[in-house]
Amino acid sequence: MSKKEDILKAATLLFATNGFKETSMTEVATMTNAASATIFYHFKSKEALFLSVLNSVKDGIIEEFSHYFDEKKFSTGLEMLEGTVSFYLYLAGNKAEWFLLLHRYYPYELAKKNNTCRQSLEDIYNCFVDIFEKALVQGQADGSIGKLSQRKTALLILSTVDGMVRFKNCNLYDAGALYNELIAVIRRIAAT
Amino acid sequence: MSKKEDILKAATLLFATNGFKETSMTEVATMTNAASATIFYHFKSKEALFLSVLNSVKDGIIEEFSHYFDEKKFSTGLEMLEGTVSFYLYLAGNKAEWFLLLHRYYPYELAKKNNTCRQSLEDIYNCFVDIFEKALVQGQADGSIGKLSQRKTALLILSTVDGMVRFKNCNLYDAGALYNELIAVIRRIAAT
DNA sequence: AATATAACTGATTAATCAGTCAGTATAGTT
DNA sequence: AACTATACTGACTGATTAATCAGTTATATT
Repeated sequence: MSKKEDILKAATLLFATNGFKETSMTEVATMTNAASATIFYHFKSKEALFLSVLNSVKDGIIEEFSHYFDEKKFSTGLEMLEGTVSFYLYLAGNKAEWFLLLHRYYPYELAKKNNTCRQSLEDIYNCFVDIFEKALVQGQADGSIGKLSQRKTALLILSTVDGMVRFKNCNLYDAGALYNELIAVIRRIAAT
Repeated sequence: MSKKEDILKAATLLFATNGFKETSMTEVATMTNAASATIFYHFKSKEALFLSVLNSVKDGIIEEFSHYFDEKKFSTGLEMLEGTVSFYLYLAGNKAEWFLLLHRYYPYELAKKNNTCRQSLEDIYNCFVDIFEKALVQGQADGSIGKLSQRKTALLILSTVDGMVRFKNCNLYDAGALYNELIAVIRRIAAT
């Protein structure tokens, strides 16, 4: 792995676990056994480093979901919906840094004044909502899911699942302990 | 209003809109027409100021919900559930600073090492979950809500509503535009 | 009016941090 | 070997920041 990739990885972890302002370029440098000037050689500013981090997280998320749906095939829309929820929770555990980063406020603040940031965030959330929506559309077509507003319900399901992950990341409640009830709620929402 | 209250109010707004690290004591001082040393006279440190802010937010939230349920009476648990959801959304708009503060990561980070902080957050979230739970219990008793795990479903409903508010605060999606679908989803979850 | 307590402030300090720059090491090409 | 481009670094700077403290002003109390 190149030094630049090293820096990106370390920065992802530090921005996710400590926050943007709370992470110093010196910390990133120390973690990668580099001089702090090296970071500025590869990334023109701290903000630019953050944008690269967010972009790589975006790529990672899209790739992970893409792989999952390449391998897995579902016979009904409801099955796909439940599978997506499960995979979302799995990913939130397996790639905790990504979701920690997305559950901080900084990215959304930066998005207000930076279009690259805005675009990365939109790509990420569209990826999520699109998949939930697709499951709902398929489910309505095959009769496994009842009549409801597809896009908006997709958003609400994302809101529920993501809210649970946030609760877990904030040490408020354990997402795992709620898994069965979450699936039960999803089935009630999808009920015909 | 006393200067100390002035400072608390200004700090609430600044911590909520800009974050803890991103807010300087000088800013708080400027906003309240005081010298920065005055802030340190009333609050022994920046962290102590934050703890006071969080505690006052806790008091505010508990008082607001207490008032609402004093005035409003519900004939069924389902009505109470819908009323609570509506009031939560109303409050998130009317006291946006409170929810912005709670949607930042800093409070939960501080809670890891500070028990006062932990306690305030627990009080706030217990207040939310308790009310949703009470509505579910009542609804099951009066037959307006189906059989489900009360505490865990209460948590999931909070997760959905709070997730929506967070999406709005992050400028991702508009909570208002989802109101009708949210109520529809709540009814599906509560269905007998 | 005298005294005491609380509220407030200007000036300062020590530390931290993003970013710069002049220069060195490394690797690839001819 | 000479040349070039890329990768990397140590030393520095200017700005910002939380916190301190000695001292001043305002408010009550006697």
